[in-house]
Amino acid sequence: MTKKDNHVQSVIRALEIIEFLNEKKEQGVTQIGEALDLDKSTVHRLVSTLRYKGYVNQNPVTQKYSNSFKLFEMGTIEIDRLGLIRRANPYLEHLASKTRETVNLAILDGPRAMYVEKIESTEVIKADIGVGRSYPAYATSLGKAMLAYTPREKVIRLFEKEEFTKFTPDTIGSLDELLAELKIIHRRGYAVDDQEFIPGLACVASPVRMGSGDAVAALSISYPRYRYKSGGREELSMVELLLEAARRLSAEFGYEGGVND
Amino acid sequence: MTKKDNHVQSVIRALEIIEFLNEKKEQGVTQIGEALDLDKSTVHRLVSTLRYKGYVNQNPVTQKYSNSFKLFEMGTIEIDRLGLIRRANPYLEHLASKTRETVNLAILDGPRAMYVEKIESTEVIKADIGVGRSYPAYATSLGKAMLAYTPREKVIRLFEKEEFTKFTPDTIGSLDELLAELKIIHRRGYAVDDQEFIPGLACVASPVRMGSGDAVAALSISYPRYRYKSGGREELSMVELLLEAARRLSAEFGYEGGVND
DNA sequence: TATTACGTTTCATATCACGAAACACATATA
DNA sequence: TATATGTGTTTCGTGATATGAAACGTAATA
Repeated sequence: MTKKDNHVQSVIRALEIIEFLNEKKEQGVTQIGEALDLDKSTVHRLVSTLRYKGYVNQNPVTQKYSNSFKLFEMGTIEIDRLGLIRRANPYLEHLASKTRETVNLAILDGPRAMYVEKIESTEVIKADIGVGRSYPAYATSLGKAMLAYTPREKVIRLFEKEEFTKFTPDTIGSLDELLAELKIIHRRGYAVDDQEFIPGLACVASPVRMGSGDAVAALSISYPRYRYKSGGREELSMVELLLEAARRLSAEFGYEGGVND
Repeated sequence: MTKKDNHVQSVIRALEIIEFLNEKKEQGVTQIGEALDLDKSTVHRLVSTLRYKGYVNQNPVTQKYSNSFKLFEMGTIEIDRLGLIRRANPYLEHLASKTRETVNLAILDGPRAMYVEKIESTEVIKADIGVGRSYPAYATSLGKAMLAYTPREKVIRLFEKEEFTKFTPDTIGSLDELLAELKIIHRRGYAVDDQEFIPGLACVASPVRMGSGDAVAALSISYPRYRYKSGGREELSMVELLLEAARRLSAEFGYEGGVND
């Protein structure tokens, strides 16, 4: 399109149909065609190919199309690969029962932190971020924890073209600021998000590291800011629990060093 | 291929590459080409299209390709649609804490029961079936519970072409047998799987019903058979809890009738 | 240095995807 | 009841576009 890339037109169109169905739900070929500026017949041919491969279903009464659950099935297989969730679960359970707050597990997906598992707080007022969603790594404690244990050149490459959005007044606003913060996190062993992404929400996070020392994932505890004083005794004791869990889980992934590399 | 279907070749090939990467992990264009019987250059063109759309990543050092987490992201959006997991979670929590056994939530995906959420038992010996996996509905309590509240014609249509695999001696072996069992389940309000799928594993399941009376999902409790006597007092009291949870969750989905339609 | 293996790019060829138009079947409108 | 308008589907002639052999670039190996 923009350049002389030799991409396959029909494949791009097919994927755009899947993406369109993923945000709308049931859509007819005409509607899809209007949205993506394609002829009805072209849409029909592509959609019928997707149905043949099991990616979309056709509602027998409305004749409209929607995505199947194949994406979900394949997506979870992709995440399962490392056995991350399976191995992390005992630690998540432990943190959840000790702190009574929401605990999360995330991985790095390019410049974003993707939440792959959580256990919700039992409190009425609680943090709740959906599994499968991803957010800019620089704005979350999970993301910063992982970036702090990622080679500096890779961090620079990931963010040199990214915009830094100010979600709140305290959101990190530039690459330089991020790199400075990562140094602090690396020395300390955990990252803090004090209302940098969502007003009122605070988190602490620590990396899960593999043999090389780099992060494969991160664990976090998130809670409403008002419940604990920032840097207070209660918060620090949660950090203790978190560091211990992250340390033990890292050992399962072959990391043998200490917190300070 | 087999018929004179007008499916789009390049789209089929692209999807097969995604599926191939989904079961292997990192693969090079040559390997992919050998596996799918395509020329290197064709694979490269398709893979570069998939990368352009964000479905695959290229490892900068090995230059090999792997699937990104976009599938996971899209898959969870698909499942989130009904808000099923969000609404079901409190009931799952409640059942888990009362019974201390593994509790599951599944939906019907064609003729298969797909597990979309679970809470694991705290016992050392426990049932554990992975989220995102699906299994033949006739062989699981969750599947049977949903089928019992699905129009009979639809059940027949789903299974008339399916093979019935005998996973254990007690697995349902034919459509007639299945239809007879569904009648019993419908009258009773819950389904039982007594080692019909995995030797030593027992489950009870009850449907989550919507306004029409049909099932949208099902809840189950699963446990090692040896722990409770089949049909004994303990098992029946778990069934009581299960039925109550399913009844209340069904009410959230607009079902107002009783257990007997 | 030669060799091998890999991902990538090029390019002539014809296959294969394209979309206008016709079709079948609804449901709405006069 | 006849007509119009809306679906999804099928057909088919055209040429844009996906194809794969071969050449290329690069890196690791012998």
